Amino acid sequence: MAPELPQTIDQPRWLDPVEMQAWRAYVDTVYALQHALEADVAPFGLTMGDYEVLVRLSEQSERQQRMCDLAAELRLSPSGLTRRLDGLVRAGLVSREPSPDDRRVMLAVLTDAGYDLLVRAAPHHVEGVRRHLIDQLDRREVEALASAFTKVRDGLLASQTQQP
Amino acid sequence: MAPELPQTIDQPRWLDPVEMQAWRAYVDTVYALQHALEADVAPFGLTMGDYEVLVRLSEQSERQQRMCDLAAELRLSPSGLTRRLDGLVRAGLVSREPSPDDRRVMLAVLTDAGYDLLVRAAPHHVEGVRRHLIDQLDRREVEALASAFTKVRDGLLASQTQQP
DNA sequence: CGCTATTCCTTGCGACCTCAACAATTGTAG
DNA sequence: CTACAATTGTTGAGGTCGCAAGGAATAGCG
Repeated sequence: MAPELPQTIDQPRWLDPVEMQAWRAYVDTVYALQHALEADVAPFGLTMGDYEVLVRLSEQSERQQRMCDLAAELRLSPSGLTRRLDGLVRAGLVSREPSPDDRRVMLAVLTDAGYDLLVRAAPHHVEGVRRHLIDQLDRREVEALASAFTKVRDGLLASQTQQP
Repeated sequence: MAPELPQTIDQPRWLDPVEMQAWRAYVDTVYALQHALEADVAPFGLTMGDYEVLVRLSEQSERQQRMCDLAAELRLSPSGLTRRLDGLVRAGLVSREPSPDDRRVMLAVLTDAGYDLLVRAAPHHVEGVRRHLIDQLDRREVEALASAFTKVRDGLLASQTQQP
Protein backbone atom coordinates (compact mmCIF):
# COMPACT_ATOMS: atom_id res chain seq x y z
CA MET A 1 0.00 0.00 0.00
CA ALA A 2 1.68 3.16 -1.18
CA PRO A 3 1.71 6.10 1.21
CA GLU A 4 -0.92 8.62 0.31
CA LEU A 5 0.37 12.09 -0.28
CA PRO A 6 -1.87 15.05 0.40
CA GLN A 7 -4.01 16.14 -2.50
CA THR A 8 -2.78 18.82 -4.81
CA ILE A 9 -3.65 22.35 -3.86
CA ASP A 10 -4.72 24.00 -7.08
CA GLN A 11 -4.38 27.64 -6.17
CA PRO A 12 -2.02 28.17 -3.28
CA ARG A 13 -2.44 31.58 -1.70
CA TRP A 14 1.19 32.69 -1.72
CA LEU A 15 2.38 35.30 0.73
CA ASP A 16 2.33 38.91 -0.40
CA PRO A 17 5.40 41.09 0.24
CA VAL A 18 4.35 42.29 3.68
CA GLU A 19 3.36 38.80 4.79
CA MET A 20 6.63 37.44 3.47
CA GLN A 21 8.59 40.08 5.34
CA ALA A 22 6.72 39.23 8.54
CA TRP A 23 7.40 35.52 8.07
CA ARG A 24 11.09 35.88 7.27
CA ALA A 25 11.64 38.34 10.11
CA TYR A 26 9.88 35.94 12.47
CA VAL A 27 12.00 32.96 11.41
CA ASP A 28 15.26 34.87 11.64
CA THR A 29 14.33 36.38 14.99
CA VAL A 30 13.44 33.04 16.52
CA TYR A 31 16.79 31.60 15.51
CA ALA A 32 18.91 34.55 16.60
CA LEU A 33 17.02 35.11 19.84
CA GLN A 34 17.35 31.50 20.91
CA HIS A 35 21.11 31.60 20.49
CA ALA A 36 21.39 34.97 22.24
CA LEU A 37 19.48 33.69 25.26
CA GLU A 38 21.59 30.53 25.39
CA ALA A 39 24.67 32.72 25.50
CA ASP A 40 23.22 34.72 28.41
CA VAL A 41 22.92 31.68 30.71
CA ALA A 42 25.97 29.79 29.42
CA PRO A 43 28.40 31.62 31.77
CA PHE A 44 26.53 29.96 34.66
CA GLY A 45 27.09 26.53 33.16
CA LEU A 46 23.44 26.29 32.17
CA THR A 47 21.53 25.69 28.99
CA MET A 48 18.12 27.29 28.54
CA GLY A 49 16.66 23.83 29.06
CA ASP A 50 18.37 23.56 32.43
CA TYR A 51 17.30 27.08 33.33
CA GLU A 52 13.66 26.29 32.58
CA VAL A 53 13.78 23.32 34.93
CA LEU A 54 15.16 25.44 37.76
CA VAL A 55 12.51 28.12 37.17
CA ARG A 56 9.63 25.66 37.28
CA LEU A 57 10.88 23.97 40.41
CA SER A 58 11.48 27.28 42.17
CA GLU A 59 7.85 28.24 41.55
CA GLN A 60 6.55 25.11 43.29
CA SER A 61 5.85 24.92 46.99
CA GLU A 62 8.64 22.97 48.69
CA ARG A 63 10.58 23.59 45.46
CA GLN A 64 9.73 20.13 44.21
CA GLN A 65 7.53 18.62 41.54
CA ARG A 66 6.55 15.24 40.14
CA MET A 67 8.49 14.23 37.05
CA CYS A 68 5.39 13.77 34.93
CA ASP A 69 3.98 17.19 35.82
CA LEU A 70 7.33 18.81 35.17
CA ALA A 71 7.63 17.07 31.81
CA ALA A 72 4.19 18.29 30.80
CA GLU A 73 4.96 21.89 31.76
CA LEU A 74 8.25 21.82 29.89
CA ARG A 75 6.66 20.07 26.89
CA LEU A 76 9.37 17.44 27.18
CA SER A 77 9.03 13.71 26.68
CA PRO A 78 9.44 11.56 29.80
CA SER A 79 12.75 10.22 28.57
CA GLY A 80 13.94 13.70 27.72
CA LEU A 81 13.23 14.90 31.25
CA THR A 82 14.92 11.86 32.77
CA ARG A 83 18.12 12.65 30.92
CA ARG A 84 17.98 16.37 31.52
CA LEU A 85 17.63 15.72 35.23
CA ASP A 86 20.63 13.40 35.05
CA GLY A 87 22.79 16.38 34.23
CA LEU A 88 21.24 18.66 36.84
CA VAL A 89 21.59 15.98 39.52
CA ARG A 90 25.22 15.44 38.55
CA ALA A 91 25.78 19.18 38.92
CA GLY A 92 24.13 19.11 42.35
CA LEU A 93 21.41 21.58 41.37
CA VAL A 94 18.51 19.14 41.65
CA SER A 95 18.01 15.92 43.58
CA ARG A 96 15.71 12.98 43.00
CA GLU A 97 13.48 11.73 45.78
CA PRO A 98 10.84 9.02 45.68
CA SER A 99 7.39 10.35 46.45
CA PRO A 100 6.00 9.22 49.81
CA ASP A 101 2.46 9.31 48.41
CA ASP A 102 2.91 7.29 45.22
CA ARG A 103 5.77 4.87 44.85
CA ARG A 104 5.66 5.12 41.05
CA VAL A 105 6.53 8.79 41.25
CA MET A 106 9.92 10.46 41.46
CA LEU A 107 10.10 14.01 42.72
CA ALA A 108 12.58 16.50 41.32
CA VAL A 109 13.75 18.70 44.18
CA LEU A 110 15.60 21.98 43.77
CA THR A 111 18.67 21.96 46.03
CA ASP A 112 19.98 25.01 47.84
CA ALA A 113 22.83 25.16 45.35
CA GLY A 114 20.31 25.07 42.52
CA TYR A 115 18.24 27.83 44.07
CA ASP A 116 21.30 30.01 44.65
CA LEU A 117 22.43 29.58 41.07
CA LEU A 118 18.98 30.43 39.78
CA VAL A 119 18.88 33.58 41.92
CA ARG A 120 22.15 34.67 40.36
CA ALA A 121 21.29 33.68 36.78
CA ALA A 122 17.71 34.94 36.59
CA PRO A 123 18.49 38.68 36.48
CA HIS A 124 20.86 38.10 33.58
CA HIS A 125 18.27 36.07 31.73
CA VAL A 126 15.60 38.73 32.21
CA GLU A 127 18.06 41.40 31.22
CA GLY A 128 18.70 39.43 28.03
CA VAL A 129 15.02 39.16 27.21
CA ARG A 130 14.74 42.92 27.69
CA ARG A 131 17.84 43.85 25.77
CA HIS A 132 17.25 41.52 22.83
CA LEU A 133 13.48 41.76 22.51
CA ILE A 134 11.35 43.92 24.80
CA ASP A 135 13.47 47.06 24.86
CA GLN A 136 13.75 47.01 21.07
CA LEU A 137 10.01 47.67 20.88
CA ASP A 138 7.87 50.56 22.06
CA ARG A 139 4.93 50.03 24.37
CA ARG A 140 2.41 49.81 21.56
CA GLU A 141 4.43 47.08 19.85
CA VAL A 142 4.78 45.04 23.03
CA GLU A 143 1.03 45.18 23.50
CA ALA A 144 0.48 44.18 19.89
CA LEU A 145 2.93 41.30 20.29
CA ALA A 146 1.13 40.04 23.38
CA SER A 147 -2.27 40.30 21.75
CA ALA A 148 -1.31 38.77 18.42
CA PHE A 149 0.73 35.86 19.75
CA THR A 150 -1.85 35.01 22.37
CA LYS A 151 -4.34 34.57 19.55
CA VAL A 152 -1.92 32.51 17.48
CA ARG A 153 -0.93 30.31 20.40
CA ASP A 154 -4.52 29.63 21.39
CA GLY A 155 -5.36 28.76 17.81
CA LEU A 156 -2.44 26.36 17.61
CA LEU A 157 -3.26 24.67 20.91
CA ALA A 158 -6.90 24.28 19.88
CA SER A 159 -6.00 22.63 16.58
CA GLN A 160 -3.58 20.31 18.34
CA THR A 161 -5.97 19.05 21.01
CA GLN A 162 -8.76 18.69 18.50
CA GLN A 163 -7.27 16.54 15.74
CA PRO A 164 -5.59 13.49 17.37
CA MET B 1 41.81 30.02 37.47
CA ALA B 2 38.18 29.78 38.50
CA PRO B 3 35.60 30.69 35.86
CA GLU B 4 34.31 34.18 36.40
CA LEU B 5 30.59 34.45 36.75
CA PRO B 6 28.88 37.61 35.57
CA GLN B 7 28.62 40.31 38.18
CA THR B 8 25.51 40.55 40.26
CA ILE B 9 22.76 42.71 38.86
CA ASP B 10 21.47 44.73 41.76
CA GLN B 11 18.11 45.86 40.50
CA PRO B 12 16.87 43.63 37.71
CA ARG B 13 14.10 45.23 35.71
CA TRP B 14 11.55 42.43 35.88
CA LEU B 15 8.87 42.15 33.22
CA ASP B 16 5.56 43.84 33.92
CA PRO B 17 2.32 41.91 33.23
CA VAL B 18 1.97 42.96 29.62
CA GLU B 19 5.61 42.27 28.86
CA MET B 20 5.34 38.91 30.58
CA GLN B 21 2.26 38.02 28.56
CA ALA B 22 4.07 38.98 25.37
CA TRP B 23 7.10 36.89 26.31
CA ARG B 24 5.14 33.80 27.34
CA ALA B 25 2.91 33.97 24.27
CA TYR B 26 5.99 34.28 22.09
CA VAL B 27 7.69 31.26 23.66
CA ASP B 28 4.58 29.09 23.44
CA THR B 29 3.89 30.17 19.87
CA VAL B 30 7.40 29.39 18.69
CA TYR B 31 7.18 25.89 20.13
CA ALA B 32 3.72 25.07 18.84
CA LEU B 33 4.24 26.62 15.43
CA GLN B 34 7.44 24.69 14.84
CA HIS B 35 5.70 21.40 15.51
CA ALA B 36 2.70 22.33 13.40
CA LEU B 37 4.90 23.16 10.42
CA GLU B 38 6.84 19.91 10.83
CA ALA B 39 3.56 18.06 10.69
CA ASP B 40 2.60 19.85 7.47
CA VAL B 41 5.62 18.58 5.53
CA ALA B 42 5.93 15.20 7.26
CA PRO B 43 3.41 13.51 4.88
CA PHE B 44 5.89 14.15 2.08
CA GLY B 45 8.63 12.36 3.99
CA LEU B 46 10.36 15.65 4.73
CA THR B 47 11.49 17.51 7.81
CA MET B 48 11.49 21.28 7.83
CA GLY B 49 15.27 21.06 7.61
CA ASP B 50 15.02 19.03 4.41
CA TYR B 51 12.39 21.37 3.05
CA GLU B 52 14.62 24.40 3.61
CA VAL B 53 17.41 22.76 1.62
CA LEU B 54 15.10 22.10 -1.32
CA VAL B 55 13.80 25.68 -1.23
CA ARG B 56 17.27 27.23 -1.24
CA LEU B 57 18.48 25.02 -4.08
CA SER B 58 15.36 25.70 -6.15
CA GLU B 59 16.04 29.43 -5.89
CA GLN B 60 19.55 29.11 -7.36
CA SER B 61 20.30 29.23 -11.04
CA GLU B 62 20.99 25.69 -12.31
CA ARG B 63 19.34 24.57 -9.04
CA GLN B 64 22.73 24.01 -7.47
CA GLN B 65 24.84 25.65 -4.80
CA ARG B 66 28.20 25.26 -3.10
CA MET B 67 28.04 23.43 0.20
CA CYS B 68 29.64 26.25 2.17
CA ASP B 69 27.26 28.88 0.78
CA LEU B 70 24.30 26.62 1.46
CA ALA B 71 25.45 25.99 5.01
CA ALA B 72 25.79 29.72 5.63
CA GLU B 73 22.30 30.46 4.33
CA LEU B 74 20.79 27.68 6.41
CA ARG B 75 22.83 28.70 9.48
CA LEU B 76 24.04 25.13 9.68
CA SER B 77 27.52 23.90 10.56
CA PRO B 78 29.49 22.29 7.72
CA SER B 79 29.17 18.87 9.29
CA GLY B 80 25.47 19.37 9.87
CA LEU B 81 24.92 20.11 6.20
CA THR B 82 27.03 17.12 5.12
CA ARG B 83 24.81 14.79 7.12
CA ARG B 84 21.57 16.43 6.08
CA LEU B 85 22.56 16.05 2.46
CA ASP B 86 23.34 12.38 3.11
CA GLY B 87 19.66 11.80 3.75
CA LEU B 88 18.49 13.87 0.79
CA VAL B 89 20.93 12.12 -1.55
CA ARG B 90 19.80 8.74 -0.27
CA ALA B 91 16.21 9.79 -1.02
CA GLY B 92 17.22 10.85 -4.53
CA LEU B 93 16.13 14.45 -4.02
CA VAL B 94 19.59 15.98 -4.22
CA SER B 95 22.83 14.85 -5.81
CA ARG B 96 26.44 15.75 -5.09
CA GLU B 97 28.74 16.92 -7.84
CA PRO B 98 32.30 18.16 -7.61
CA SER B 99 32.67 21.73 -8.75
CA PRO B 100 34.56 22.15 -12.03
CA ASP B 101 35.92 25.50 -10.84
CA ASP B 102 37.31 24.57 -7.44
CA ARG B 103 38.23 21.03 -6.60
CA ARG B 104 37.70 21.61 -2.88
CA VAL B 105 34.06 22.39 -3.50
CA MET B 106 31.10 20.04 -3.68
CA LEU B 107 27.91 21.26 -5.30
CA ALA B 108 24.52 20.23 -4.00
CA VAL B 109 22.24 19.80 -7.01
CA LEU B 110 18.47 19.57 -6.84
CA THR B 111 17.32 16.57 -8.87
CA ASP B 112 14.14 16.47 -10.92
CA ALA B 113 12.60 14.26 -8.27
CA GLY B 114 13.55 16.80 -5.62
CA TYR B 115 12.07 19.64 -7.62
CA ASP B 116 8.85 17.73 -8.23
CA LEU B 117 8.48 16.93 -4.55
CA LEU B 118 9.10 20.56 -3.62
CA VAL B 119 6.47 21.72 -6.10
CA ARG B 120 3.98 19.41 -4.46
CA ALA B 121 4.96 20.18 -0.87
CA ALA B 122 5.36 23.95 -1.07
CA PRO B 123 1.65 24.82 -1.35
CA HIS B 124 0.94 22.77 1.77
CA HIS B 125 3.75 24.48 3.65
CA VAL B 126 2.53 27.94 2.66
CA GLU B 127 -1.01 26.95 3.50
CA GLY B 128 0.25 25.94 6.95
CA VAL B 129 2.03 29.24 7.50
CA ARG B 130 -1.21 30.99 6.57
CA ARG B 131 -3.53 28.83 8.59
CA HIS B 132 -1.42 28.73 11.74
CA LEU B 133 -0.04 32.28 11.74
CA ILE B 134 -0.90 34.81 9.05
CA ASP B 135 -4.63 34.20 8.78
CA GLN B 136 -4.99 34.39 12.57
CA LEU B 137 -4.01 38.06 12.38
CA ASP B 138 -5.61 41.06 10.71
CA ARG B 139 -3.71 43.20 8.26
CA ARG B 140 -2.64 45.70 10.88
CA GLU B 141 -1.18 42.96 13.05
CA VAL B 142 0.76 41.41 10.18
CA GLU B 143 2.27 44.80 9.40
CA ALA B 144 3.14 45.31 13.05
CA LEU B 145 4.71 41.85 13.19
CA ALA B 146 6.85 42.57 10.14
CA SER B 147 7.97 45.94 11.47
CA ALA B 148 8.67 44.82 15.02
CA PHE B 149 10.52 41.61 14.20
CA THR B 150 12.59 43.28 11.51
CA LYS B 151 13.84 45.68 14.17
CA VAL B 152 14.50 42.88 16.65
CA ARG B 153 16.29 40.72 14.09
CA ASP B 154 18.52 43.55 12.90
CA GLY B 155 19.39 44.37 16.49
CA LEU B 156 20.29 40.78 17.20
CA LEU B 157 22.41 40.41 14.08
CA ALA B 158 24.22 43.64 14.86
CA SER B 159 25.09 42.54 18.38
CA GLN B 160 26.27 39.17 17.09
CA THR B 161 28.61 40.47 14.41
CA GLN B 162 29.97 43.14 16.72
CA GLN B 163 31.09 41.19 19.78
CA PRO B 164 33.20 38.21 18.61
C1' DC C 1 -10.90 -9.49 46.73
C1' DG C 2 -8.75 -10.32 42.20
C1' DC C 3 -7.80 -9.23 37.57
C1' DT C 4 -7.07 -5.94 34.14
C1' DA C 5 -6.01 -1.23 32.54
C1' DT C 6 -3.52 2.77 33.35
C1' DT C 7 0.16 5.64 35.02
C1' DC C 8 5.01 6.57 35.81
C1' DC C 9 9.81 6.42 35.05
C1' DT C 10 13.82 4.39 32.85
C1' DT C 11 16.53 2.32 29.01
C1' DG C 12 17.81 0.96 24.14
C1' DC C 13 17.75 2.74 19.75
C1' DG C 14 17.94 5.94 16.12
C1' DA C 15 17.85 10.82 14.37
C1' DC C 16 20.11 15.12 14.25
C1' DC C 17 23.26 18.68 15.65
C1' DT C 18 27.97 20.86 17.05
C1' DC C 19 32.89 20.96 17.86
C1' DA C 20 37.55 19.36 16.93
C1' DA C 21 40.56 17.15 13.91
C1' DC C 22 41.87 16.00 9.35
C1' DA C 23 43.08 15.75 4.25
C1' DA C 24 42.81 18.03 0.01
C1' DT C 25 42.98 22.18 -2.55
C1' DT C 26 43.71 26.97 -3.31
C1' DG C 27 45.65 31.58 -2.18
C1' DT C 28 49.54 34.43 -0.99
C1' DA C 29 53.98 36.29 0.58
C1' DG C 30 58.81 36.18 0.19
C1' DC D 1 58.97 28.82 -7.11
C1' DT D 2 58.37 27.53 -2.56
C1' DA D 3 56.50 27.58 1.87
C1' DC D 4 53.04 28.94 4.76
C1' DA D 5 48.18 30.30 5.53
C1' DA D 6 43.28 30.00 4.55
C1' DT D 7 39.27 27.55 2.69
C1' DT D 8 36.34 23.42 1.94
C1' DG D 9 34.19 19.20 2.98
C1' DT D 10 34.14 14.90 5.71
C1' DT D 11 34.59 12.04 9.83
C1' DG D 12 34.67 10.80 14.88
C1' DA D 13 33.17 11.89 19.41
C1' DG D 14 29.83 13.75 22.40
C1' DG D 15 25.38 15.74 23.56
C1' DT D 16 20.22 16.19 23.28
C1' DC D 17 15.85 14.58 22.05
C1' DG D 18 11.76 11.43 20.80
C1' DC D 19 9.67 6.82 20.15
C1' DA D 20 8.96 2.18 21.64
C1' DA D 21 9.42 -1.25 25.06
C1' DG D 22 9.49 -2.74 29.68
C1' DG D 23 9.12 -3.12 34.86
C1' DA D 24 6.94 -1.36 38.97
C1' DA D 25 3.03 0.56 41.24
C1' DT D 26 -1.66 2.20 41.39
C1' DA D 27 -6.60 2.56 40.02
C1' DG D 28 -10.81 0.71 38.61
C1' DC D 29 -14.24 -2.75 37.65
C1' DG D 30 -16.61 -7.06 38.23
